Amino acid sequence: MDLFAGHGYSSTKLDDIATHEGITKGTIYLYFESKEKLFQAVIQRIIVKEIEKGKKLAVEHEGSQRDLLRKLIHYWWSMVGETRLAGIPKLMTSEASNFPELSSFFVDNVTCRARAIFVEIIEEGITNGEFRKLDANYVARLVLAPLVFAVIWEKSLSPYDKEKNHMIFISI
Amino acid sequence: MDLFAGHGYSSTKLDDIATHEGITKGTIYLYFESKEKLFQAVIQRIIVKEIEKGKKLAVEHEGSQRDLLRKLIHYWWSMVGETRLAGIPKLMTSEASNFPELSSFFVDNVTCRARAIFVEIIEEGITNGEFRKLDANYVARLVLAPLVFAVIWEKSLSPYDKEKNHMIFISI
Amino acid sequence: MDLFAGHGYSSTKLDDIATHEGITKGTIYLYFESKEKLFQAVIQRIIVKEIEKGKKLAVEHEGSQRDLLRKLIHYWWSMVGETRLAGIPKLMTSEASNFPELSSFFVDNVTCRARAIFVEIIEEGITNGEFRKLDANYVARLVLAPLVFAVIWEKSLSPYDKEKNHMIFISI
Amino acid sequence: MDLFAGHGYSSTKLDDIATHEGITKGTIYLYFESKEKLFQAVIQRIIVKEIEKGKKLAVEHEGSQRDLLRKLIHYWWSMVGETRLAGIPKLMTSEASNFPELSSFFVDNVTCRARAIFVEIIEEGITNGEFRKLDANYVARLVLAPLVFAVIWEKSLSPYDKEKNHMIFISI
DNA sequence: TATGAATGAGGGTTCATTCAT
DNA sequence: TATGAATGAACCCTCATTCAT
Repeated sequence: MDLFAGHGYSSTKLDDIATHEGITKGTIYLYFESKEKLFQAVIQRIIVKEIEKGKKLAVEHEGSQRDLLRKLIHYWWSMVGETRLAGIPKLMTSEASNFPELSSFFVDNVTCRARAIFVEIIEEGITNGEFRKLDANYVARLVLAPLVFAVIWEKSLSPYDKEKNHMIFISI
Repeated sequence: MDLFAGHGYSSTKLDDIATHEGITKGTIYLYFESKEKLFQAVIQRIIVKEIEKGKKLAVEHEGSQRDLLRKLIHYWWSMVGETRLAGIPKLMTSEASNFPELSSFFVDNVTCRARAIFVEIIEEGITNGEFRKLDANYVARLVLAPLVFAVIWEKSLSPYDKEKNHMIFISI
Repeated sequence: MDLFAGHGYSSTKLDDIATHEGITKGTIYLYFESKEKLFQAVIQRIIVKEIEKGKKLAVEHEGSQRDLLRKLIHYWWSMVGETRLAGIPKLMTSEASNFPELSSFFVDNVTCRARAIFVEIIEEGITNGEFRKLDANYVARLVLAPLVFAVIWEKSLSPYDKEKNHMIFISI
Repeated sequence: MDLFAGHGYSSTKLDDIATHEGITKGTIYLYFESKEKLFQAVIQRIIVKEIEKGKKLAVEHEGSQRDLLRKLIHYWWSMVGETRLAGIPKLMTSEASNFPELSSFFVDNVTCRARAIFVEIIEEGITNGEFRKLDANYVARLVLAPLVFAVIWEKSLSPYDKEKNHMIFISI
């Protein structure tokens, strides 16, 4: 995934992957039937693994929704933004139209699911009067956008940006 | 640009481009010396043209900074989000690491310049007491992130998203 | 011919030729039906013109055959070795197998004809006792070889030769 | 080498080479990184191998310099003229200007070295009174020219020459 | 007569994929 | 299970050739 995230799908050669893993190109075909399937597997395995973890942590909270929201944002960052998962959003947005099935899978299982968690928290907060009444879906998107965007930016144009005041959310 | 934005740089064949333009592959080389230069030209020509327009409109405002901010956000959308420029952010983030020079040019001339406009407005608003005191850079990024992100999303994973409640900013 | 002699047949582009002549590619096709025909014409026109000249000068000699031989060698050099014709031998040997017809023409009309002149002189010299009895054909070839070779060498590997003691025949 | 010598560098297609060797085009790139490098390798491998052989044989002579010279000429022919090496002189003169580095290498390591051997013999012969006093360098060139020329001719225009009295040196 | 925009076949090169070992 | 030599389709690019003007 490091390679795919670093150079994009087509720029990543099977030779590079093999070298990177200390094996030969032929060996890859013992485990994956094509580069495309390999790419899908790379994404799916990582995602599936991590999503399980995420769900657990999202439920056992006590205290205000405001705290939970804050906690979850930090959690998202520590789980995605600062790990090797950080490369995935850029990768998925870049290759979306070349991998329709994978994209559908990703949107359904990652994007929507993550958003749902935030929506629920916000709605709960509205119900109990903590938050003022807003469309929870919009708010969830507004909260997530800077996070996801920060990660995409970091893995793409940020290296060429001389004004280095990123990580905006840390101060939230 | 539609083709590059749609499939990415390497997945876009010169044959496709030629067909799309109703010419043949060879003809492209009468005007661009390589696929890479063509790509750069695609980006730069559009940008340069539009940036000129942008600068003019950003200055002649009377009234509150709050109104100006609101106006500019809508303006950004009408100028970028709803036009053919919408494909550029996705394109640039996708191909950034494959085109270092172009990326530098883009960050310097587009990203930073646009952000600077917002920073100035926010600082003016802080000075005259309209806004509370915050780091204007962070705020500018927080304002722009959802806009840019919306456009990237629209051109990538959005088509696979069944929950169609985008365009979050319209209600601002 | 300068271009063909300088870079070889395939390395010489019609574009280069056009530029060199101050016209455009299309114009060439008003006068020659293909690159191949153009090449043949280039060779043939120059040759035909010069061969006429050669023949005249070879006949009006008075004095010893030895002097004539010496004179002709110098003449060959002043006519071929030091003029733009110098590029032709290299060109013809390089492209021989790609232009069978032209090669036949060249051998028949240039090589053999030139050799015949030398053969005749040598045979005359043998008859009148000036030269000792040898196969005139071999001698003619032995005389011409260094001349032609000098010219081929000059237009090919000589520029890379640090030992610059060429022009061997001058001292003859 | 047969193919390069026969049709010249650019006229020789990698497809032809592959077919000739009973492999496919792609396979060539497992062993040579480009057509150019392949060409260089073709020349260099043959040369380097043969030059080693040549050096040994040139030293152990007893008897007159005249005999040695004669012997060496015959040796040159049996080593170059009648073997696969025969194609190299034509190839090198044809492609010289397209391969500057290779040409320098060739001149330094083959041409000059071979000439040096002849120069030495001739100078020795002059010293011991066998030969009359002449510039040894010119003589060496005069001796070698017909040899090299014969080989170039044989591989180029000779097939189109109806007067088949070549091999002039055999009678020396 | 001359142009120059356009063509398209064919070249060198890359690389995902295969398969005998 | 693992290799790595070999493949061949497909890419970018070149350039001789054409043709409307």
